[in-house]
Formats: sequence, C-alpha cells, structure tokens
Amino acid sequence: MNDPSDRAVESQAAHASHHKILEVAEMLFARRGFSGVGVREVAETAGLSKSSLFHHFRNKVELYEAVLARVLARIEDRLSPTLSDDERCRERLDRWIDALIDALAEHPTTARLLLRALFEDDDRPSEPSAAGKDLQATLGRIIEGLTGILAAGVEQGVFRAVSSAHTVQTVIGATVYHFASGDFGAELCGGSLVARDAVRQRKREVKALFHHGLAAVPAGAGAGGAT
Amino acid sequence: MNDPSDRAVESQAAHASHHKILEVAEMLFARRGFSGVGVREVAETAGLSKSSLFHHFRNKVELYEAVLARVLARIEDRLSPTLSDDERCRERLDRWIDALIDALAEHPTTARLLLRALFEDDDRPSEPSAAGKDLQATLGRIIEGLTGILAAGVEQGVFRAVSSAHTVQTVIGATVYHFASGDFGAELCGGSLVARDAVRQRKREVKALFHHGLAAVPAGAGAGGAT
DNA sequence: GTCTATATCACGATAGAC
DNA sequence: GTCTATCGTGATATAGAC
Repeated sequence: MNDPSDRAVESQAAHASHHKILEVAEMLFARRGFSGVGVREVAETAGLSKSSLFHHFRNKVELYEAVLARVLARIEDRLSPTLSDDERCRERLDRWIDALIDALAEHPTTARLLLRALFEDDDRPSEPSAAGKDLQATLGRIIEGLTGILAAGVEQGVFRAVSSAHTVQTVIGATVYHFASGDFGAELCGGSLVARDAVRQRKREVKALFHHGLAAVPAGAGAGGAT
Repeated sequence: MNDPSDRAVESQAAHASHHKILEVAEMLFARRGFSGVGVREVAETAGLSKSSLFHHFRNKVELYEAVLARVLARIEDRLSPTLSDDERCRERLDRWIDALIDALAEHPTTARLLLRALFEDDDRPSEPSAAGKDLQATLGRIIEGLTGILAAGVEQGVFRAVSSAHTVQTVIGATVYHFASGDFGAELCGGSLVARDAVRQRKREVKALFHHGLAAVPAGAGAGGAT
C-alpha cells in the first residue's frame, strides 16, 4: 500500500473521471470552439453532472487549458525524438513532418483544436495564467525544434536561403491546417483525411514539396527560370 | 431626382448602417467566432441598439452569412481576373497567389474569418439555407480556379505529378493560415504580418517555394537524391 | 466525489411606441 | 428605422446535503 506504484494506480483510478472529462472536452472544443461548448454538455457527455465537473476543474478556462496542455504534450512527445542532431537536415525535416502528421492523424481533433486555440489566444491579451504561460512555453519549444532544423539546413547550404520563420509557417499550414480542414478538405481530396492511405499520401506530398522546394540550387540552375 | 444614380445614392445612404454593421461584425466574428460574439456587442459597437440590428438582419446566422458572403465576394473579385488562359501555368499560379495574398493582407480579418467559417461549417450539417448554398458555390468556384491551374500545369508537364487537391490544401495553408495566425505568426516572423514589407516577403517566399517545389524535374535529376 | 437546487447574468429574439 | 421593455432560455458558477 505504501509502494509508490500503488499510489500511482490509486491516483489514476481516482482521476478516471478526470481523463474522461478531458477526452470529451477535447472533442467538443475541437468541434465548436471554446464559446460554442457549455460545461453542462461536457459534463453530461462524460457521464457526470455539471457540479461534479466543477469539482475537477475550477472553471471553464481551466478545463480548456488542461485540454490544450494535454494535446501539446502529446505532440511534443512525438516530436522531440526527431530532434537528434546525428542526422542530415533533410532527413531530420522528413522525420519531423512524419511525426507531426502521425500525431495529427492519430487524434483527429488535435489539428482543429490547435488552430482554434491559436485564434482565440490573442482575444484575451490580459490573462497570463500559469497554465497559459506553460502552454506558450511548450509551443515555443516545438516551434524552436523545427526552426532549428531549417536554419541548420540553410546554414549548411543544403537548403536554399529561405526565411526559417516563413517556412515554419508554411509547414504548419501544410500539416495542421490540412488536418483541421474537415469536410472541406475531405471533399477536396475525395475521402477521409485520416484514413491510412490518405495520411500516407499527405506525408508523401508534403515531404516531396519541401524536398524540391527547399533544395539548394546548384548555382546558375534556376528551377525553370530560363528566360 | 428620378435619375437612376440618385436612387443608387439614396439606397446607399439608407443602407449606411447596414455597411457599418457588416464591418463591425466581420471584425468581431473574425476575432472570437460565431458563438463568441453577441449581437448586442455588434450592434452597440456599430452605434445602434440590438433591436435596430434585428431590423437589418433577421437573425444572427443571417448576419453571419452576410459577412461571409461579402468576404468571399471580395476574394473572388480579386482572383477571377487571374484566371485568363493566355498565360503559362507558372505565371498563372504566381498571379493567383499574389492576388490572394493581396486580398488577405488588405483586410486582415479575412483569413481568420475564412478558417473559422471552415471549422464551424461542419458543426451544423443540417442547415442548407439559400445563402449557405451560395457561399459554398462561391468557395467552390474559387478553389476550382486554383485546381485548374495546377492540373493544367501537371498535364503540360511543367509541374511535377503532384496531387492537385493536396497542393491546393498546401497553398491555402501557406496563404490563409499564415495571415490568420495573428500574434503567433507575428512573433515568429518578427513583426506585423500585414506590413508592406512583410507581405512582399511572404509573396516571395511562397512563390519561390512552389516554384521550386512544383517544377518538373528534367528526368533523372532528383532534388539532391544523390544517394 | 457526486448530486439537487439555486443565484446571477447574458443571450437571441419579439412587441410595440415614436 | 430607431428605440425601450420584455420574454424565455441557457450560460457559468456556487451552496450545501449525502
């Protein structure tokens, strides 16, 4: 009973509702955004009453931030193993993209949640809560990883002299936006975006585009600029 | 007085509040989404009472759809001139990207509004209102234009054999997402995304990436795949 | 930890005077 | 076309019994 692992199991069991709530809230917030979801709906979908939920999370924004923190942590766990320096930049970029797309495809709500959070972030400029700071820090680390890969590639001359920041933006657009585009993207691409084949094709298309798009040109060999 | 142009002026004056409401609503909906904005806030920011707003727009969703319709129309006006067939695909793509970025940068609320609309679209699957159908049709035409350019380029062999649909997604990500990323993107890129120089750099970066990324490889000349 | 009951408030929308 | 006043509902959050 005083074994630490018992404590962990106990605590896990005690927080079973906790996890259920987070799961449900993640789905709902991704679908309808922060203000589009009521805590009552979250609670009852998770199988509790509203008041019980307020026992687990002090208020709605705390719940929201907990959801975001879990999602960002999941992504960081996927991404950090790809940051080992002992590889060439092109391969590191490929692995980073693969890992991010895997993370986004595995939990289909993630992409939308992230973009929504990005949008709703600078609505409330006043609230630098501790959890909020933590979220920003995690996000910063994730972005730093990609920026590092790109900057190194440029410095080593294996990538063109692109702006790392702008390329980061484009990578995010190519990955997060794609998996957040929902019905629109599904209709455009002709089927579910998270089906196994669709995910594999997305990886191929994105990696190929950046492969060709970032590759340093051998000098004097512009891509078709033969005017 | 019975001159037709007088009628136009009269009607314009009569609908002055109309335009003001649309302007305010566009800003607020872009910032906080459909459910994050109350009609009271829209009305009072526009300088009227809530009831007066309901005289101009029957209900909240009608107002929302009017905002979206105006935004999409603005974009289509910018984009359709770039669809003339008498140019090579690479130039057509460049002009399309330039026009879209111009539209997004000129009205900074547009990008966010569009992405939000995309997300909130498949929340309510039940409501095929006339205005909603119209929005979808406009969006469809816009996307069709880009798809046409890409497909033609692939068919003519000036682009690699990419998936048009996936490339459309990536272009949207590189443009709409970028200008929707707000404070996050601004911090990443080191300044306002809609400043003149920032817009010009974004155009250059995006066009260069797709220029190199889509260019057909001369056969046997993989982009650095010299393993 | 979970519940019922309640407080308080803002929401979308309408009625009707001017 | 604009307003005040109001209706009905659902929101977040709390109090307190079990």
